[in-house]
Amino acid sequence: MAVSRYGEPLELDVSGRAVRVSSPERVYFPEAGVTKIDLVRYYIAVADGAVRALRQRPTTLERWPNGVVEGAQLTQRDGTPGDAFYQKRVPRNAPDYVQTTRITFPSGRTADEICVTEAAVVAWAVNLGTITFHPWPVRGSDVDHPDELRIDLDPQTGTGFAEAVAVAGEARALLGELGWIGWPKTSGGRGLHIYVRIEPRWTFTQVRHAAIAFARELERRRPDLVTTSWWKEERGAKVFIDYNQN
DNA sequence: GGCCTTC
DNA sequence: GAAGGCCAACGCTCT
DNA sequence: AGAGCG
Ligand SMILES: [Mn+2]
Ligand SMILES: [Mn+2]
Repeated sequence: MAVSRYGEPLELDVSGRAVRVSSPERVYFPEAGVTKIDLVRYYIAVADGAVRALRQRPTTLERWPNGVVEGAQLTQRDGTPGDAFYQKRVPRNAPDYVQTTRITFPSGRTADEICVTEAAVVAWAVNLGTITFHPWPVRGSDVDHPDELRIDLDPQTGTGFAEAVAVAGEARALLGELGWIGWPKTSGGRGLHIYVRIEPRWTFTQVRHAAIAFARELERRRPDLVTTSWWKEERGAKVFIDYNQN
């Protein structure tokens, strides 16, 4: 009876790829009454945008295969087991349309990471319980040189989307002074990302340094609105610019 | 969630 | 067929 | 090195 409780597996046609969905009736978001198949169909509905954000980027999966239910938590950094986890390496036996890219970490370790190329890859990952995709700021063709500088605006307690938008306005002014173009998108429940397309010409370290400088300048201009303090305790009710995202 | 082993 | 075990991330920052 | 953070 283990299978029928969550429904029999389905097979969806996603742009010509057959994608299996197990436990389609399993409730992933109890409060909203959203099931796993609902989530898969949602991601297929927004696949154009999702694939545009992920295309050819090595991508870490954030998987919640038991759903985002009361009490569920991510596996802790210290190894305390949880219900959810990040996954960098492509699982064995992934379908042949799932491309991978070999990443070398600063430590020298390597990983074959999922490289999203089409909607079916998104649907396949969601079937694994993926709720959130975390793309690297690089493309598979050059994994050592970011093609994107990211300005990550994280509203802290006491602030929200409106404050993030206000900081984005400040960022826009500074971007304009530099002759750069920023592309905003929502991120998480109330945050924003601003992506700046760059030539894949600089190292991670160089891009991070640019992002830090940018963030510190915004903090200098609007200390009432912006913080770049790494320590939560020192941030206050401001928008944290997380330069470490780069 | 998927795979493997064991009962 | 059912049930249980195991696996599924990484690095940077600051003191 | 160890704790704190994404
Ligand atoms: Mn963020
Ligand atoms: Mn962040």
